[in-house]
Amino acid sequence: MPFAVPTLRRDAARNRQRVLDAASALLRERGLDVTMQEIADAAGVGVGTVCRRFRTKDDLVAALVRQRLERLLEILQDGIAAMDDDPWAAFADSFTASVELHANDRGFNEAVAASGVACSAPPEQLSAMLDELVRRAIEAGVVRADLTAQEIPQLACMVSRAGGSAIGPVDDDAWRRACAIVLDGMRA
Amino acid sequence: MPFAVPTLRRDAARNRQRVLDAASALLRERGLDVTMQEIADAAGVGVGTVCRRFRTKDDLVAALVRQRLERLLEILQDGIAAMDDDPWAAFADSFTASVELHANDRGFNEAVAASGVACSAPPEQLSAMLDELVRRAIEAGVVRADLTAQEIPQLACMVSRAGGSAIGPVDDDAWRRACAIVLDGMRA
DNA sequence: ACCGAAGCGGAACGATCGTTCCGCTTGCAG
DNA sequence: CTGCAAGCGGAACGATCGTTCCGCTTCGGT
Repeated sequence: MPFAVPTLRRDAARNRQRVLDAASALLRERGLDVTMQEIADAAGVGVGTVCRRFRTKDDLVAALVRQRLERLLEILQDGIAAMDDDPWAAFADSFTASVELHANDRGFNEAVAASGVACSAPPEQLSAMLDELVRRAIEAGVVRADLTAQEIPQLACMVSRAGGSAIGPVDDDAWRRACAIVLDGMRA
Repeated sequence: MPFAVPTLRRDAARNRQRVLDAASALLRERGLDVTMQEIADAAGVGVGTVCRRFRTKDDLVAALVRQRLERLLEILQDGIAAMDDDPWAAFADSFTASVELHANDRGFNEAVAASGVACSAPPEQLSAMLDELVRRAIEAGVVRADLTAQEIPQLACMVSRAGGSAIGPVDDDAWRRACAIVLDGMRA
Protein backbone atom coordinates (compact mmCIF):
# COMPACT_ATOMS: atom_id res chain seq x y z
CA MET A 1 0.00 0.00 0.00
CA PRO A 2 1.95 3.01 -1.24
CA PHE A 3 1.34 6.37 0.45
CA ALA A 4 -0.22 4.67 3.47
CA VAL A 5 -1.83 7.26 5.71
CA PRO A 6 0.11 7.36 8.99
CA THR A 7 -2.96 6.25 10.91
CA LEU A 8 -3.03 6.92 14.64
CA ARG A 9 -3.13 4.18 17.21
CA ARG A 10 -6.55 4.04 18.86
CA ASP A 11 -5.40 5.31 22.25
CA ALA A 12 -3.43 8.05 20.58
CA ALA A 13 -6.47 9.19 18.63
CA ARG A 14 -8.50 9.25 21.82
CA ASN A 15 -5.87 11.34 23.58
CA ARG A 16 -5.68 13.69 20.64
CA GLN A 17 -9.39 14.33 20.90
CA ARG A 18 -9.15 14.87 24.65
CA VAL A 19 -6.47 17.46 24.07
CA LEU A 20 -8.61 19.22 21.49
CA ASP A 21 -11.60 19.27 23.81
CA ALA A 22 -9.63 20.51 26.80
CA ALA A 23 -7.85 23.16 24.75
CA SER A 24 -11.10 24.31 23.22
CA ALA A 25 -12.74 24.82 26.59
CA LEU A 26 -9.74 26.46 28.25
CA LEU A 27 -8.95 28.75 25.35
CA ARG A 28 -12.57 29.80 25.05
CA GLU A 29 -12.75 30.83 28.70
CA ARG A 30 -9.31 32.14 29.47
CA GLY A 31 -7.75 33.21 26.18
CA LEU A 32 -4.41 32.55 24.54
CA ASP A 33 -2.34 32.63 27.70
CA VAL A 34 -3.44 29.26 28.98
CA THR A 35 -0.38 27.10 29.46
CA MET A 36 0.45 23.92 27.60
CA GLN A 37 0.77 22.37 31.05
CA GLU A 38 -2.77 23.43 31.97
CA ILE A 39 -4.13 22.03 28.72
CA ALA A 40 -2.30 18.76 29.29
CA ASP A 41 -3.58 18.52 32.87
CA ALA A 42 -7.15 19.24 31.83
CA ALA A 43 -6.89 16.58 29.13
CA GLY A 44 -5.41 14.11 31.60
CA VAL A 45 -2.22 13.60 29.60
CA GLY A 46 1.39 14.74 29.82
CA VAL A 47 2.70 17.83 28.05
CA GLY A 48 4.78 15.59 25.82
CA THR A 49 1.60 14.10 24.42
CA VAL A 50 0.17 17.51 23.60
CA CYS A 51 3.34 18.58 21.82
CA ARG A 52 3.62 15.30 19.91
CA ARG A 53 0.18 15.71 18.40
CA PHE A 54 0.48 19.47 17.79
CA ARG A 55 4.07 20.33 17.10
CA THR A 56 3.66 23.80 18.53
CA LYS A 57 1.15 25.77 20.57
CA ASP A 58 0.35 27.84 17.51
CA ASP A 59 -0.55 24.67 15.62
CA LEU A 60 -3.00 23.78 18.37
CA VAL A 61 -4.76 27.12 18.38
CA ALA A 62 -4.72 27.19 14.58
CA ALA A 63 -6.60 23.88 14.58
CA LEU A 64 -9.23 25.36 16.85
CA VAL A 65 -9.41 28.61 14.89
CA ARG A 66 -10.13 26.55 11.81
CA GLN A 67 -13.10 24.98 13.58
CA ARG A 68 -14.50 28.40 14.46
CA LEU A 69 -14.03 29.65 10.92
CA GLU A 70 -16.07 26.76 9.64
CA ARG A 71 -18.83 27.64 12.06
CA LEU A 72 -18.61 31.19 10.71
CA LEU A 73 -19.10 29.79 7.24
CA GLU A 74 -22.30 28.06 8.32
CA ILE A 75 -23.60 31.29 9.81
CA LEU A 76 -23.03 33.17 6.57
CA GLN A 77 -24.55 30.36 4.53
CA ASP A 78 -27.70 30.47 6.65
CA GLY A 79 -27.79 34.23 6.34
CA ILE A 80 -27.62 34.18 2.56
CA ALA A 81 -30.27 31.48 2.42
CA ALA A 82 -32.62 33.56 4.58
CA MET A 83 -32.07 36.63 2.42
CA ASP A 84 -35.04 35.92 0.15
CA ASP A 85 -37.47 36.10 3.04
CA ASP A 86 -36.48 39.15 5.11
CA PRO A 87 -33.23 40.73 3.93
CA TRP A 88 -32.65 42.95 6.94
CA ALA A 89 -33.39 40.23 9.49
CA ALA A 90 -31.11 37.85 7.60
CA PHE A 91 -28.29 40.37 7.56
CA ALA A 92 -28.74 41.47 11.17
CA ASP A 93 -29.04 37.92 12.49
CA SER A 94 -25.91 36.77 10.65
CA PHE A 95 -23.99 39.73 11.97
CA THR A 96 -25.20 39.19 15.53
CA ALA A 97 -24.40 35.48 15.38
CA SER A 98 -20.90 36.22 14.10
CA VAL A 99 -20.32 38.66 16.92
CA GLU A 100 -21.57 36.16 19.46
CA LEU A 101 -19.20 33.53 18.09
CA HIS A 102 -16.29 35.88 18.71
CA ALA A 103 -17.55 37.18 22.03
CA ASN A 104 -17.95 33.74 23.55
CA ASP A 105 -14.45 32.58 22.67
CA ARG A 106 -11.59 34.61 24.09
CA GLY A 107 -9.00 32.40 22.47
CA PHE A 108 -10.47 32.75 19.00
CA ASN A 109 -10.91 36.45 19.52
CA GLU A 110 -7.32 37.00 20.64
CA ALA A 111 -5.91 34.76 17.92
CA VAL A 112 -7.78 36.75 15.32
CA ALA A 113 -6.72 40.04 16.87
CA ALA A 114 -3.07 39.06 17.19
CA SER A 115 -2.55 38.45 13.50
CA GLY A 116 -4.90 38.64 10.53
CA VAL A 117 -5.29 34.87 10.82
CA ALA A 118 -2.80 32.70 8.98
CA CYS A 119 -5.34 30.05 8.10
CA SER A 120 -5.28 27.85 5.07
CA ALA A 121 -8.41 27.33 3.01
CA PRO A 122 -11.46 29.16 4.43
CA PRO A 123 -10.65 32.84 3.82
CA GLU A 124 -11.53 32.80 0.13
CA GLN A 125 -14.86 31.09 0.72
CA LEU A 126 -15.67 33.42 3.59
CA SER A 127 -14.74 36.40 1.51
CA ALA A 128 -16.96 35.28 -1.36
CA MET A 129 -19.92 34.71 0.92
CA LEU A 130 -19.48 38.07 2.59
CA ASP A 131 -19.44 39.69 -0.82
CA GLU A 132 -22.71 38.06 -1.68
CA LEU A 133 -24.35 38.85 1.65
CA VAL A 134 -23.43 42.52 1.46
CA ARG A 135 -24.23 42.86 -2.23
CA ARG A 136 -27.72 41.43 -1.78
CA ALA A 137 -28.34 43.48 1.35
CA ILE A 138 -27.47 46.62 -0.56
CA GLU A 139 -29.57 45.60 -3.55
CA ALA A 140 -32.50 45.02 -1.21
CA GLY A 141 -31.90 48.51 0.13
CA VAL A 142 -31.70 47.46 3.77
CA VAL A 143 -28.13 48.63 4.53
CA ARG A 144 -26.29 51.82 3.62
CA ALA A 145 -25.07 51.67 0.04
CA ASP A 146 -21.45 52.48 0.92
CA LEU A 147 -21.00 49.43 3.13
CA THR A 148 -18.22 47.13 1.92
CA ALA A 149 -17.77 43.42 2.45
CA GLN A 150 -14.46 43.67 4.24
CA GLU A 151 -15.94 46.02 6.80
CA ILE A 152 -18.25 43.34 8.12
CA PRO A 153 -15.66 41.10 9.78
CA GLN A 154 -13.85 44.17 11.08
CA LEU A 155 -17.01 45.49 12.67
CA ALA A 156 -17.99 42.07 14.00
CA CYS A 157 -14.59 41.62 15.66
CA MET A 158 -14.72 45.13 16.98
CA VAL A 159 -18.14 44.74 18.54
CA SER A 160 -17.24 41.39 20.08
CA ARG A 161 -14.45 43.13 21.96
CA ALA A 162 -16.76 45.75 23.47
CA GLY A 163 -16.64 46.03 27.22
CA GLY A 164 -13.47 47.12 28.97
CA SER A 165 -13.02 50.87 28.73
CA ALA A 166 -11.06 53.67 30.31
CA ILE A 167 -13.60 53.99 33.09
CA GLY A 168 -16.19 51.45 34.03
CA PRO A 169 -15.67 47.79 34.89
CA VAL A 170 -15.76 45.11 32.23
CA ASP A 171 -19.25 44.09 31.22
CA ASP A 172 -19.52 40.64 29.67
CA ASP A 173 -22.72 41.43 27.79
CA ALA A 174 -21.73 44.89 26.59
CA TRP A 175 -21.39 43.50 23.10
CA ARG A 176 -25.15 43.06 22.78
CA ARG A 177 -25.75 46.75 23.30
CA ALA A 178 -22.86 47.73 21.02
CA CYS A 179 -24.16 45.32 18.42
CA ALA A 180 -27.53 47.03 18.37
CA ILE A 181 -25.91 50.44 17.92
CA VAL A 182 -23.62 49.29 15.12
CA LEU A 183 -26.49 47.55 13.35
CA ASP A 184 -28.38 50.82 13.56
CA GLY A 185 -25.42 52.56 12.02
CA MET A 186 -25.24 50.10 9.14
CA ARG A 187 -28.94 50.23 8.31
CA ALA A 188 -29.98 52.22 5.28
CA MET B 1 11.88 71.57 57.39
CA PRO B 2 9.73 68.63 58.46
CA PHE B 3 8.41 66.32 55.79
CA ALA B 4 11.04 67.50 53.32
CA VAL B 5 10.20 66.24 49.84
CA PRO B 6 12.87 63.76 48.75
CA THR B 7 13.87 65.96 45.83
CA LEU B 8 15.67 64.30 42.91
CA ARG B 9 19.23 65.10 41.98
CA ARG B 10 19.36 67.11 38.75
CA ASP B 11 20.87 64.34 36.62
CA ALA B 12 18.42 61.85 38.06
CA ALA B 13 15.47 64.06 37.18
CA ARG B 14 16.80 64.43 33.64
CA ASN B 15 17.13 60.66 33.28
CA ARG B 16 13.68 60.15 34.68
CA GLN B 17 12.26 62.40 32.00
CA ARG B 18 14.25 60.61 29.29
CA VAL B 19 12.79 57.31 30.46
CA LEU B 20 9.27 58.72 30.38
CA ASP B 21 9.78 60.08 26.86
CA ALA B 22 11.30 56.89 25.52
CA ALA B 23 8.65 54.73 27.17
CA SER B 24 5.89 56.97 25.86
CA ALA B 25 7.08 56.70 22.27
CA LEU B 26 7.80 52.97 22.39
CA LEU B 27 4.58 52.03 24.14
CA ARG B 28 2.55 54.16 21.78
CA GLU B 29 3.98 52.42 18.72
CA ARG B 30 4.54 48.87 19.84
CA GLY B 31 2.20 48.26 22.77
CA LEU B 32 2.68 46.76 26.20
CA ASP B 33 5.17 44.11 25.20
CA VAL B 34 8.11 46.45 24.77
CA THR B 35 10.89 45.32 27.06
CA MET B 36 12.33 47.25 30.00
CA GLN B 37 15.67 46.72 28.27
CA GLU B 38 14.41 48.37 25.09
CA ILE B 39 13.01 51.31 27.02
CA ALA B 40 16.31 51.72 28.87
CA ASP B 41 18.29 51.54 25.63
CA ALA B 42 16.03 54.08 23.92
CA ALA B 43 16.42 56.40 26.90
CA GLY B 44 20.19 55.93 26.92
CA VAL B 45 20.27 54.59 30.48
CA GLY B 46 20.65 51.20 32.14
CA VAL B 47 17.71 49.03 33.14
CA GLY B 48 18.61 49.62 36.78
CA THR B 49 17.87 53.30 36.33
CA VAL B 50 14.46 52.60 34.87
CA CYS B 51 13.55 50.28 37.70
CA ARG B 52 14.85 52.67 40.37
CA ARG B 53 12.58 55.46 39.18
CA PHE B 54 9.55 53.23 38.51
CA ARG B 55 9.62 50.34 40.91
CA THR B 56 7.81 48.11 38.45
CA LYS B 57 6.87 48.08 34.78
CA ASP B 58 3.23 48.49 35.74
CA ASP B 59 4.12 51.68 37.61
CA LEU B 60 5.72 53.04 34.47
CA VAL B 61 2.76 52.36 32.23
CA ALA B 62 0.40 53.60 34.93
CA ALA B 63 2.25 56.93 34.91
CA LEU B 64 1.76 57.18 31.16
CA VAL B 65 -1.86 56.07 31.33
CA ARG B 66 -2.46 58.90 33.79
CA GLN B 67 -1.13 61.38 31.23
CA ARG B 68 -3.51 60.09 28.59
CA LEU B 69 -6.45 60.22 30.95
CA GLU B 70 -5.74 63.87 31.60
CA ARG B 71 -5.76 64.50 27.88
CA LEU B 72 -9.10 62.71 27.77
CA LEU B 73 -10.36 65.09 30.41
CA GLU B 74 -9.42 68.07 28.27
CA ILE B 75 -11.27 66.60 25.31
CA LEU B 76 -14.44 66.17 27.33
CA GLN B 77 -14.12 69.64 28.79
CA ASP B 78 -13.87 71.14 25.32
CA GLY B 79 -16.82 69.06 24.20
CA ILE B 80 -19.06 70.28 27.02
CA ALA B 81 -18.00 73.87 26.39
CA ALA B 82 -18.91 73.60 22.70
CA MET B 83 -22.30 72.10 23.56
CA ASP B 84 -24.10 75.45 23.58
CA ASP B 85 -23.21 76.10 19.97
CA ASP B 86 -23.85 72.86 18.07
CA PRO B 87 -24.72 69.96 20.38
CA TRP B 88 -24.32 67.19 17.84
CA ALA B 89 -21.02 68.48 16.51
CA ALA B 90 -19.72 68.90 20.05
CA PHE B 91 -20.71 65.37 20.95
CA ALA B 92 -19.44 63.80 17.75
CA ASP B 93 -16.13 65.67 17.82
CA SER B 94 -15.46 64.72 21.43
CA PHE B 95 -16.21 61.11 20.66
CA THR B 96 -14.01 61.09 17.60
CA ALA B 97 -11.15 62.76 19.43
CA SER B 98 -11.39 60.21 22.25
CA VAL B 99 -11.27 57.38 19.78
CA GLU B 100 -8.28 58.90 18.05
CA LEU B 101 -6.47 59.20 21.36
CA HIS B 102 -6.92 55.49 21.93
CA ALA B 103 -6.21 54.48 18.34
CA ASN B 104 -2.88 56.31 18.20
CA ASP B 105 -1.51 54.72 21.36
CA ARG B 106 -1.27 50.95 21.41
CA GLY B 107 0.14 50.92 24.91
CA PHE B 108 -2.69 52.98 26.35
CA ASN B 109 -5.21 50.93 24.46
CA GLU B 110 -3.83 47.61 25.68
CA ALA B 111 -3.44 48.83 29.23
CA VAL B 112 -7.05 49.93 29.27
CA ALA B 113 -8.18 46.67 27.68
CA ALA B 114 -6.17 44.48 30.04
CA SER B 115 -7.82 45.74 33.19
CA GLY B 116 -10.48 48.36 33.78
CA VAL B 117 -7.67 50.79 34.60
CA ALA B 118 -6.43 50.88 38.18
CA CYS B 119 -5.82 54.60 38.17
CA SER B 120 -6.06 56.92 41.11
CA ALA B 121 -7.87 60.24 40.82
CA PRO B 122 -9.27 60.88 37.34
CA PRO B 123 -12.08 58.31 37.01
CA GLU B 124 -14.57 60.26 39.13
CA GLN B 125 -13.99 63.48 37.22
CA LEU B 126 -14.18 61.70 33.90
CA SER B 127 -17.34 59.95 34.94
CA ALA B 128 -18.96 63.22 36.00
CA MET B 129 -18.06 64.94 32.75
CA LEU B 130 -19.37 62.04 30.70
CA ASP B 131 -22.62 62.21 32.60
CA GLU B 132 -22.97 65.87 31.75
CA LEU B 133 -22.00 65.42 28.09
CA VAL B 134 -24.51 62.64 27.55
CA ARG B 135 -27.26 64.30 29.58
CA ARG B 136 -27.02 67.51 27.59
CA ALA B 137 -26.79 65.67 24.28
CA ILE B 138 -29.97 63.80 25.11
CA GLU B 139 -31.71 66.97 26.29
CA ALA B 140 -30.74 68.63 23.01
CA GLY B 141 -32.28 65.64 21.25
CA VAL B 142 -29.23 64.87 19.14
CA VAL B 143 -28.53 61.35 20.40
CA ARG B 144 -30.83 58.42 21.10
CA ALA B 145 -32.53 58.86 24.46
CA ASP B 146 -31.48 55.45 25.78
CA LEU B 147 -27.76 56.18 25.52
CA THR B 148 -25.98 55.93 28.87
CA ALA B 149 -22.82 57.65 30.03
CA GLN B 150 -20.87 54.48 30.70
CA GLU B 151 -21.49 53.26 27.18
CA ILE B 152 -19.44 56.10 25.72
CA PRO B 153 -16.00 54.98 26.90
CA GLN B 154 -16.87 51.40 26.05
CA LEU B 155 -17.83 52.35 22.52
CA ALA B 156 -14.83 54.65 22.14
CA CYS B 157 -12.43 51.89 23.19
CA MET B 158 -14.22 49.43 20.99
CA VAL B 159 -14.04 51.62 17.92
CA SER B 160 -10.38 52.43 18.48
CA ARG B 161 -9.63 48.73 18.27
CA ALA B 162 -11.32 48.33 14.90
CA GLY B 163 -9.19 46.77 12.20
CA GLY B 164 -7.89 43.22 12.56
CA SER B 165 -10.62 40.77 11.74
CA ALA B 166 -11.08 37.12 10.86
CA ILE B 167 -10.39 37.83 7.22
CA GLY B 168 -8.76 40.92 5.81
CA PRO B 169 -5.43 42.40 6.77
CA VAL B 170 -5.13 44.98 9.51
CA ASP B 171 -6.11 48.46 8.42
CA ASP B 172 -4.66 51.26 10.53
CA ASP B 173 -7.36 53.75 9.62
CA ALA B 174 -10.30 51.37 9.91
CA TRP B 175 -11.34 53.15 13.09
CA ARG B 176 -12.37 56.24 11.13
CA ARG B 177 -14.92 54.31 9.14
CA ALA B 178 -16.13 52.41 12.21
CA CYS B 179 -16.37 55.68 14.09
CA ALA B 180 -18.69 57.13 11.47
CA ILE B 181 -20.94 54.08 11.61
CA VAL B 182 -21.12 54.05 15.40
CA LEU B 183 -21.83 57.78 15.50
CA ASP B 184 -24.67 57.14 13.08
CA GLY B 185 -25.96 54.46 15.41
CA MET B 186 -25.87 56.79 18.40
CA ARG B 187 -27.62 59.68 16.67
CA ALA B 188 -31.25 60.29 17.50
C1' DA C 1 38.60 70.98 47.27
C1' DC C 2 36.38 67.37 49.78
C1' DC C 3 33.31 63.73 51.07
C1' DG C 4 29.11 61.35 51.93
C1' DA C 5 25.09 60.20 49.81
C1' DA C 6 22.54 59.54 45.75
C1' DG C 7 22.72 57.67 41.32
C1' DC C 8 24.40 54.66 37.75
C1' DG C 9 25.13 50.45 34.60
C1' DG C 10 24.60 45.98 33.65
C1' DA C 11 25.51 41.30 35.23
C1' DA C 12 23.05 37.99 37.82
C1' DC C 13 18.78 36.02 39.58
C1' DG C 14 14.32 33.90 39.62
C1' DA C 15 10.07 32.95 37.52
C1' DT C 16 7.47 31.49 33.59
C1' DC C 17 6.69 28.89 29.22
C1' DG C 18 7.17 26.33 25.12
C1' DT C 19 9.59 22.52 23.43
C1' DT C 20 12.61 18.38 23.50
C1' DC C 21 14.31 14.05 25.04
C1' DC C 22 14.49 9.51 26.93
C1' DG C 23 13.43 5.42 29.58
C1' DC C 24 9.32 2.93 30.24
C1' DT C 25 4.56 1.18 28.74
C1' DT C 26 1.08 -0.50 25.63
C1' DG C 27 -1.59 -1.52 21.48
C1' DC C 28 -1.72 -4.67 17.82
C1' DA C 29 -0.10 -7.30 13.53
C1' DG C 30 1.68 -11.59 12.43
C1' DC D 1 1.46 -15.22 22.36
C1' DT D 2 5.01 -12.27 21.22
C1' DG D 3 7.99 -8.55 19.44
C1' DC D 4 8.38 -4.05 18.34
C1' DA D 5 7.07 0.31 16.82
C1' DA D 6 4.24 3.81 18.43
C1' DG D 7 2.92 6.26 22.32
C1' DC D 8 3.46 8.02 26.93
C1' DG D 9 4.80 11.07 31.06
C1' DG D 10 7.29 14.44 32.97
C1' DA D 11 11.96 16.01 34.02
C1' DA D 12 15.21 18.88 31.81
C1' DC D 13 16.44 22.56 28.64
C1' DG D 14 16.65 27.03 26.61
C1' DA D 15 14.75 31.43 25.82
C1' DT D 16 12.60 35.54 27.52
C1' DC D 17 11.60 39.17 30.98
C1' DG D 18 11.07 41.74 35.07
C1' DT D 19 13.56 42.84 39.08
C1' DT D 20 17.52 43.05 42.29
C1' DC D 21 22.15 43.86 43.70
C1' DC D 22 26.66 45.79 44.05
C1' DG D 23 30.99 48.02 42.88
C1' DC D 24 31.94 52.29 40.80
C1' DT D 25 30.87 57.29 39.46
C1' DT D 26 29.03 61.80 39.99
C1' DC D 27 26.59 65.52 42.23
C1' DG D 28 26.40 69.18 45.31
C1' DG D 29 26.48 71.16 50.06
C1' DT D 30 30.07 72.75 53.09
